[in-house]
Amino acid sequence: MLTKAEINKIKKENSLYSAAYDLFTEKGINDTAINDIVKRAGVAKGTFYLYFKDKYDVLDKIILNKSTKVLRDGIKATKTKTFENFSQELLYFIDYIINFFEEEKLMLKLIHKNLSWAVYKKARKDYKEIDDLYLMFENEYKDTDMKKEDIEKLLFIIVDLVGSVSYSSIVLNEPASIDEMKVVLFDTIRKII
Amino acid sequence: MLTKAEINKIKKENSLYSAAYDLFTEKGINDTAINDIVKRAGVAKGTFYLYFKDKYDVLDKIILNKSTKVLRDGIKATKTKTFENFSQELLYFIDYIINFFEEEKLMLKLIHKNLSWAVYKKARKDYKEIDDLYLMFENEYKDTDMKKEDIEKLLFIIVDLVGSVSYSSIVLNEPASIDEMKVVLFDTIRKII
Amino acid sequence: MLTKAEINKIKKENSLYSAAYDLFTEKGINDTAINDIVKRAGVAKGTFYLYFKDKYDVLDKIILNKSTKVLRDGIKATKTKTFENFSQELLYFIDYIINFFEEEKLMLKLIHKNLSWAVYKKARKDYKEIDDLYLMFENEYKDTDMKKEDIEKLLFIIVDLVGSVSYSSIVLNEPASIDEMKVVLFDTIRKII
Amino acid sequence: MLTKAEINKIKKENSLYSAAYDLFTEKGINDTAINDIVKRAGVAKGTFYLYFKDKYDVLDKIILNKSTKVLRDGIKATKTKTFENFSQELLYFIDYIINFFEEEKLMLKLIHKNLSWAVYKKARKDYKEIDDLYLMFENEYKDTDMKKEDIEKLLFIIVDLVGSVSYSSIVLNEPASIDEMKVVLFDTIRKII
DNA sequence: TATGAATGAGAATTCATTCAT
DNA sequence: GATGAATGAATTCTCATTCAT
Repeated sequence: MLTKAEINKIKKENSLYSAAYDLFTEKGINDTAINDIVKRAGVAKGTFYLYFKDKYDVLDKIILNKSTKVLRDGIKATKTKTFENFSQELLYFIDYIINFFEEEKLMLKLIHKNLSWAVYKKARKDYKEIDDLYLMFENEYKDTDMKKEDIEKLLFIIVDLVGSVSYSSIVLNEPASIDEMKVVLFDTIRKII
Repeated sequence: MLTKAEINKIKKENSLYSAAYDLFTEKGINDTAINDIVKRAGVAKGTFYLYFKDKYDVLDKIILNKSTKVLRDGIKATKTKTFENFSQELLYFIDYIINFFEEEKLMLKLIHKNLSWAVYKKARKDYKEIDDLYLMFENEYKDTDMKKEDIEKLLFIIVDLVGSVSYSSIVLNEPASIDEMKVVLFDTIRKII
Repeated sequence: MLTKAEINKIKKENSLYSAAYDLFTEKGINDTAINDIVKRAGVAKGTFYLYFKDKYDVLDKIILNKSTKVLRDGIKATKTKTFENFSQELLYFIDYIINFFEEEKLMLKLIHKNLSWAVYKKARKDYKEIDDLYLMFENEYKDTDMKKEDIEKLLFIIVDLVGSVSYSSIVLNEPASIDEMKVVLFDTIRKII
Repeated sequence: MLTKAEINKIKKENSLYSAAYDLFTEKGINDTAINDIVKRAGVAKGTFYLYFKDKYDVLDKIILNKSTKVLRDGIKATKTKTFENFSQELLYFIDYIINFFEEEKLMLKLIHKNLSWAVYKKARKDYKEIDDLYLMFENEYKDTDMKKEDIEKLLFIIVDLVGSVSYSSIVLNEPASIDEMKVVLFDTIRKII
């Protein structure tokens, strides 16, 4: 059981997280000062440094948390459905992620510029269901002459492509809206896999 | 003919450009101060403001210059060769760009994080050969039932994919070296076009 | 007999003392925070204030303890030997102290900058053998026309001189190594007494 | 000729120097903040960093300036007098220095704790008259069998002794007032040289 | 006694921008 | 056009001290 003090500690940390997240998405990372974060969190300045090394430390942790959550939610949603084939299943999953980011434009903006393959790897290590997604993908190619490493590279390319195109179209509306881009993007992915 | 004063003016502007470029790539944009730039350029602080609005003003201009130059060089090199088909030609061009960035890792780092489709559009408007590249691509699909806008979207997807994968593999070495990634990347592009 | 609680109390105090001493000598007084001390001592922050007023309170106590110990050790070692005359005895004692500080360079650094005659006086009041050293020195001059107060001043001058020269040569290696300085220093002292 | 701007620049630097000196002697180094210095100097905070790296940078420069000045003044005053022998001359010089510090107790306090042989060496290199003092001292021993290095060591010992005793008696009044200590100190120096 | 989370004043440092020369 | 000293608001980070548990 948690003591009152422990509960309070967790509360403070959480309010720092969400204050930082809100400010990063609202004003951008460069324009957010530690001062802004603690003020919004309703916490003393020193408290920030009890939990984080600096601004980029919170950022890294937020990126990891948020992107892991999105992946897990997408996987969960996909698992509740049944599909005729793998292609359909993968596209459903991608569609889920894109729809999510359409709703959470600012999160996409924040995450994308700071995401790296290392984050995915960590997420895969920490959460069984994320690893399962990868294994499923790998399984799909087991009867081809594709090497294991190349399968991973292909997955990376798809992930990168979806991320990149989503970012441009959702955040910048370039070269077209995400709904218009989706048609071509899905078509492209179908060709790739 | 240029007067001595005019030549001096251009010299100053150029040294500001190259000082800024060097520092942005060496230390990153955030960690480069106007002070650093003028010091390296051997110019007074006030002089900076005679030529640029602020740090991001130089940055934008550098991005535009450098990326336009890369594109034009790639196109020029491609034009001197002959190819059996369009696929081969496009891949030669992409290969040229990737090889260039392998040599200029820091430039890739700088450009990628700050590039947008708007830059390509501007480059296409300003330089005939860049527009020609696009028209050639468009021409390739004229006999299919693909709409004109979708062709542009496809090109965007390819550009984005190449940029994204190059950045990860060249700058971060993730998920593999660019030489390893190239095999899968080129294979993917062949499937797409 | 001490209860477990009392033993634990003494243990905590001691670990605070030695943590503070280590840090003061390693990083200097200015750069040592209470936080550093309690962390190294393996004790909670609040505990520090149960035993000491502040950083300088520990420092004062450490200075007194360490310098008293050095004096007493030197006296003890000198007492086990026999000497032809007082001059030889005094120089043996001084040599002992210098050798000790050569081994404990950092302690010398810490003590010297913070030592005052007041500390010697306190040590003389608290420990009979230290007082004896003074009396022996005084006794040496009883047949001269030197006034009692002047004898004390002379002793002070010698102590100050030895401390000052040891500090420069051992800690700063200026103007020469302690081994080189010793020759001139001992010669000087012989002339003084 | 100096322009108005250059005169102003020197004025600012000087007001920073004297503000720092005043505060260091009044409140001590630890208790003086950069903020205090610039406020008293009537200058913006940033201006401090135009001239000094940090608090200890000003301190070092003050120490060097002030102690060089004292030495030069003492030498100048000594040169205007004639003496029967070297011993008298040296003691006159030492007396001058001690009297000066009696008037400038706080300067002594500041200088002493932060002075090192390195400062004397630098002063000797920069000012002919200070070097002359040393040469005169050396000359005094040219007919003895004393080695050149040992003469320097002897001088060091005297300097150190005078500095150390002055500090204790003037600043701390320990073990007696400077007037009382002088008798024994001068007697001691006469024995040494 | 002992703990350690929380505080918030305060210290150091940076830096874009101005402006008199 | 060019200079570079001066500014001071803004920002980061530290740390002694308190106090509820």
